[in-house]
Amino acid sequence: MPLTLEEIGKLAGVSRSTVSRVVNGSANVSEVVRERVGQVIHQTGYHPHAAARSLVTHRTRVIGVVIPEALTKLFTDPFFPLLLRGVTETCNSHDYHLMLSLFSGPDGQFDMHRRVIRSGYLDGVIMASTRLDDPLVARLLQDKVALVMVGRHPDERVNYVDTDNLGAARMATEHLIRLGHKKIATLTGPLNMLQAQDRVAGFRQAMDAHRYSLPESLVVEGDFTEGSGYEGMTRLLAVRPSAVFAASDAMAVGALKAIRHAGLRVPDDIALVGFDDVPIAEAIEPALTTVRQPIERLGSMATELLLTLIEAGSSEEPRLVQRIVLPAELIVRQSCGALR
Amino acid sequence: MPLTLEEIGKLAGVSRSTVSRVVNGSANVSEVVRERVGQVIHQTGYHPHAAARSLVTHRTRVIGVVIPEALTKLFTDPFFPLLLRGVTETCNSHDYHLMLSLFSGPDGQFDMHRRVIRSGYLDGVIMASTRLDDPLVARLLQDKVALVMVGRHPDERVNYVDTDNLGAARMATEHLIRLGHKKIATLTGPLNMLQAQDRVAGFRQAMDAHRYSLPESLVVEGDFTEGSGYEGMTRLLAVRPSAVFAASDAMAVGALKAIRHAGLRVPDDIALVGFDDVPIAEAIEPALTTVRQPIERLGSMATELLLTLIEAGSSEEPRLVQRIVLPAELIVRQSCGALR
DNA sequence: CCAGGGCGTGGGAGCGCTCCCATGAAGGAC
DNA sequence: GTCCTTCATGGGAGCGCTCCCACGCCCTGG
Repeated sequence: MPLTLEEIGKLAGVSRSTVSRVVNGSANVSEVVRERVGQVIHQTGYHPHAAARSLVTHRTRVIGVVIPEALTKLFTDPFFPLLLRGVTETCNSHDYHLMLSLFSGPDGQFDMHRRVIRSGYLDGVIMASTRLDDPLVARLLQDKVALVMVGRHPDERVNYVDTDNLGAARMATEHLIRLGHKKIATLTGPLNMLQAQDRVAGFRQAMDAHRYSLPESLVVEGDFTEGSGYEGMTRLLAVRPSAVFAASDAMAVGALKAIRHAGLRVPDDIALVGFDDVPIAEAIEPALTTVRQPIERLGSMATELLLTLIEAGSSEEPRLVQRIVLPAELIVRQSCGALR
Repeated sequence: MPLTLEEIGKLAGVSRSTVSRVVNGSANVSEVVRERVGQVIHQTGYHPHAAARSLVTHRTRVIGVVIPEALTKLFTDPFFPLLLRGVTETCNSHDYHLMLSLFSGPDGQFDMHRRVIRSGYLDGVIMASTRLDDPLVARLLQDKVALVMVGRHPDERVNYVDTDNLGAARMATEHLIRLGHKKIATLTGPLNMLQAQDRVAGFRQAMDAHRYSLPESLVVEGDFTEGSGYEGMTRLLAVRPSAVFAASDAMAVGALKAIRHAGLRVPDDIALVGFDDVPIAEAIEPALTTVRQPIERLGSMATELLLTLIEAGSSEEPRLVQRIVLPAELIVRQSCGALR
């Protein structure tokens, strides 16, 4: 049933080699033959066998997307689907395919490394939601696998694409400053995550730039979850800030609940800004002012970059390391008090 | 750099064939040799080349997940990530890999069919979120590709795994009946979708079983979106039902807004039940009573089924068509008025 | 003592493709 | 007319693996 080059050749009255030339669009095929072979290919619905091809080309036209820790967190916000959408779109248009690897534990990763990378399944890898100390990064780097990360990484050999978390946090904070708030607090993410660090850094930059004093009581660490937002806000209520920048929407929702339970109102008593723009941000009352990341673009740019690396792979070693940082967007709704 | 069987053989002082036997765990290898070869394999980190292997075995150990219409809808609810989680978990434990294909248009599908199926990339395919009339289904069936669908399909040759939408809708409706509601309405999904049909059918069954009269004014068609929920509810307000079963959480949220704008309260004036249990359901006020599908299990069972089909594939033709229907769960919160 | 049957092992063939070189026909320059 | 180039085409080799058969060893039974 599955046809081979040889059979197509027989049908078209030419050799295997000539059919191969037509399939791969190489020059040096007469117009007549090209036409004839093309017809046969079209009629039979022939398509070259991928495995046979990659056995000799050492290319699979498949890239991997690796999400090391498939935690629950990931699955309640639209980050992951949007990222994949960006990746697949670029893959589709470049005739590449996407292999998805999700892991719940570190043991799975080790397997993955052997099974997938070493077995030559993939031409390159995109890693997202990676923890700083993930050992897989080092291993991939060592194996010289084409690699692009989504979210920045300190290793200087790593190509990455990231949102400008710092700039976005500064922008959100400045928005609150511009609204006249004097005492602004922040609920941060877990500070062992680069993202979280960047967001506090942006917050601090804005505060510094406007010569706001920033006692440490106004910076409370959480872990991006609603629960930690509730708790953190409860602690912040002791110092009564007039505005709060939460490093995730989930934390902002938690903060909102804490504020309400204290008998206060958002935005009248305390203004609130979140980060992520998950669907909930728009659904709650008051709708949450927040920061929207260009997630889909992150995915497509990472892919674009990866494909460039792959295609340049055959050239000499010292290829340039690329880092792309995309701006985020402030979505102004009710919770900051700017509207109305 | 990448090692071959031959090289491992040389290092271990045996032939290519023997190494292959060790790798594939076949019998008829002496304990001594097995041990020695195993050591070499472990030390070198050797892994067989996937393409070479599948060139001869005609197996890739890769399955495809195809989502034909990567619409925005899909990306605002956690269906898709949860499904993938179920699929990958099963894939991981069976040493299979997952190739993901998302399409935004029908033209992409045609490509996909040729590029992916015919080129022998995949051993089998899982399709989800498929429209009834999707031409890809017919084509896959015709090509005798191992296929499992998530969500039922009328074609009698199709293996599928589905949630018991009918039973779940009946359960949700009966919950409202048990709470003493006499005039219960429903906001349906688009009736050209099987899911939506099943949910109305369940609603009708419950109403019939309790000999409730059901004038057509109590059944309003929507399209699963919040907007259509708002509109539909606005129309329903004319007949003033005491409870509403919405076929999606998004529609329930829309209905909630419409009810509020009419100056009425949930659940006091009108009780509300949704479907899906998206994160928003829990975040809104009052928290939404809704139906939770076993999405992750759907994914893992579909995969399990697919792998069975693949592994049985070599046997004779008339393989049994399998259909698995999993029950859903009613999550009781505030919006139905049962609590408190 | 030798025939016969395991069992462990080695090596040829071939999967479907690409790459490279050989071949032959056509064409241009002298 | 001859020689050399150019270009279209064919076919061998080999990618790394699995499958199959052949080979030699040892053990058993008559």
